[in-house]
Amino acid sequence: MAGNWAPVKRTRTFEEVLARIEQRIVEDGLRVGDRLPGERQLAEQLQVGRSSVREALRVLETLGVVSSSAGRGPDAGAVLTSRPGTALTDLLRLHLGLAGLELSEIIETRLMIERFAASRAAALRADTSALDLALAAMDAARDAAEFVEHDIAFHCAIADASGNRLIGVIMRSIRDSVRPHAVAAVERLGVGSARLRAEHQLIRDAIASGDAAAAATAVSEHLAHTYDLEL
Amino acid sequence: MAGNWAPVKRTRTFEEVLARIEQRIVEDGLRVGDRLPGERQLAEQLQVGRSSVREALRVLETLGVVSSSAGRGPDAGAVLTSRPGTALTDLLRLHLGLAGLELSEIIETRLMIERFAASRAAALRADTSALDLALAAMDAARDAAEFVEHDIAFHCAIADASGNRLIGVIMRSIRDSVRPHAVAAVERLGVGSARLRAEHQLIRDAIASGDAAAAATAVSEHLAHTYDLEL
DNA sequence: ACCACAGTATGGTCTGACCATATGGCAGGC
DNA sequence: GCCTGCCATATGGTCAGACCATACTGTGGT
Repeated sequence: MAGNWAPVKRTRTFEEVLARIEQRIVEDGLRVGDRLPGERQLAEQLQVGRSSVREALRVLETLGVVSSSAGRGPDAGAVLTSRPGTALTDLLRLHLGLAGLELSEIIETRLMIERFAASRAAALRADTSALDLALAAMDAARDAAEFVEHDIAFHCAIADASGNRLIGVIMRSIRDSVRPHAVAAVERLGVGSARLRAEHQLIRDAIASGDAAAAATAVSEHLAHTYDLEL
Repeated sequence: MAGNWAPVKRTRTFEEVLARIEQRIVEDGLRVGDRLPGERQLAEQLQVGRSSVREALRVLETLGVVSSSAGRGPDAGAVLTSRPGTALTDLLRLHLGLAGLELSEIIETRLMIERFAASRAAALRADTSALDLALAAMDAARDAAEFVEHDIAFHCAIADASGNRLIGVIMRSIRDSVRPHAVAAVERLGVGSARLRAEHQLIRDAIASGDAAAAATAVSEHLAHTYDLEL
């Protein structure tokens, strides 16, 4: 008996295709908006079946790297895009549904992100017009679902104001994946809740005044109240 | 001319299959380790072609929800898993390579996460044996690649010690996706860098002593030094 | 100029076949 | 009785070809 043998790597065809496409994207310096060769052409070039090419493209589409559409124009076919958000949303939703993750872990992660984002936004003296718009829309909302729409916009605007796009992407995905829980929370508190309104205003004012510590504190208290958890 | 028409939603067959499979998983209360029907059986039940079923399963596999393997046993076929990490790693790597995200944004996000995780680990008085093991392995490393392996283990152990699995998943994915940059940074600083060693020890000791503030500070200084950025 | 229609390139889907792999079970030898 | 080796079978992996739906492109008629 010799030593440990490395397990035989069985590489599926579509994985090889995936690597070749990725390699080609990097080598050719393709950018968002550029178009990949057609499925039939790729299959012929790589000497594989069209279905293998399709599965590779499906993976890239799932990861938000390409977007496919039929037709004939220059925008048809597989076009390079950059939509990490949709993939991340599906990722969280599925792994939340399959009991792999607890809701409390996602909420805690959101708290971490939003404290950071609010602090950074305050430190940067970020523009608060997007926040004010969302606040006004929340005031006008007639039901919980509509309220939550603008609540998500409010909190994502804070994440965007951090100046870090990855933070914004993660925040949007988290909010989209826990949307039903947010609606339930708002229905429990009441759509016109004065306390909710005051907490949002407090966060907005802290950012506008450039007080990073106050912004972080306001976010913590808002989330603790909304989801009924201790810090 | 009437008002705005909602665009016709062209739902591709495999997306419908995807929804049905997800619905079935939830309704049947399937858990990790359970097996889905075979591709041919699913195709017949849903009255679609096998290729549509395959594309749906490919999406689920990409998102780390199922794992497919051939053969005949009870573990063959599409089995439910929970590996959000691989999907997240691919997601970050591709969107980093395709110029959608800047490295600095990922590093900043890592700083946010690791400050949080170290603080929480210290507050929880987490066990530091995994950290000590990684430290010893780093001391014994002979080259930068080997060093980075254990460096990743060290920092992921901190994330795990936060008690939040999502934090651990995100940390692993970030570290895996920026591994080449970490190797370059270690080569620049030197594998046997005393300063690197001291910074790691400082983080470990702060967590062991339960000093959350000191742990966060130590993490910040470590990352600022490693990646040569200002806080 | 403009418009209508045929041509065509493209993704989306289905079918059937075959290959590769891994298990289950049976037959034969010890 | 037990082990060994081979065959049957179930499953994913791949390919080829066909057809459909879609959306642009060019052409010819008005």
